[in-house]
Amino acid sequence: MLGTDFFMELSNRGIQPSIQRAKILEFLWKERIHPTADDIFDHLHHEIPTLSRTTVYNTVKLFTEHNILQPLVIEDKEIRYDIDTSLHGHFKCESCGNIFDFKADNEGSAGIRELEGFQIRERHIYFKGLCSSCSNLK
Amino acid sequence: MLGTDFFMELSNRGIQPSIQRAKILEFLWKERIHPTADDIFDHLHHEIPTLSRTTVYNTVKLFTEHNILQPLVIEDKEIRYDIDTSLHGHFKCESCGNIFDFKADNEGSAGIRELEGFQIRERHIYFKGLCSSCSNLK
DNA sequence: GTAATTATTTGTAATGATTACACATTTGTA
DNA sequence: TACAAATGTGTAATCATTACAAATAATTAC
Repeated sequence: MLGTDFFMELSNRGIQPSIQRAKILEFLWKERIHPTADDIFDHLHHEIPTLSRTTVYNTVKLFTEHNILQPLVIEDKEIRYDIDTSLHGHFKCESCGNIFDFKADNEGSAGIRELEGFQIRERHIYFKGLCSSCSNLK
Repeated sequence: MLGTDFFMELSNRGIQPSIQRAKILEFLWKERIHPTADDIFDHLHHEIPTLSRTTVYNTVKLFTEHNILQPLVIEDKEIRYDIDTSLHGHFKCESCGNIFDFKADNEGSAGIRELEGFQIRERHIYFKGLCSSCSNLK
């Protein structure tokens, strides 16, 4: 997905393109900040003054169904969206609120005795604490 | 914490005991079902007809501050509470909704290059999918 | 190319778990 | 027993998300 043809990219993924969808995809792709639906709205409604919050919610739902996005539930009352759908961990800094990705050695399902016979569909790993910048400020 | 003296147990943990607090602790201790605040309320308001939802919310907050409970954020719109505050994983079955504990080999903070200099305060691991019972029903 | 059909977007209203708050009740203490 | 502090209660507010119906845009059939 290089360049700026997010329209094309949507088509390729079997999604009917629209300006709203392309802009939302572009934002997610370029700024990899695990935004909430509201973050997306706040950022784009200058560019698309008619944009509706509902459209953002509809779109992230659509993208999630097409596996373009992975919803992150770390805090109650905010769903964040990660355009990297691969398995990795997330660290949320309790001070600055930023989210950092980290490689999670996926021990996988194998070896977990309690989950024998279970079908695992999603794996989530998240840590909380202070990022290094915020640690140093203390 | 054996027997039924949850009053005593609260005192030992530096919490002023009350009937409400003792009953909530008892419920959490005996039924290890990772309930929501509402689950706790639903179960106890027969026994304590005057029980208020707010009391349940206040109490789980208090218990959390005293490290008696660990809040689990797995789905948006529901905070569940686990009386086992040790590090372990949670599996939520998407069919029956039950939550299962599993041992999570804590690779710990060590070895995660991206988190060097970070202060990790909480680790959460949760999976979703179908438990073995629900898998077999298909 | 135009009309008809379908998909997408929009704005407002509803939802529902959690929190705020003010008042009532209970408990501990002098 | 009386007073002060802590705890519990019920109602109202909050706020992210969802439901829904009307408006707009895009696609298809002719």
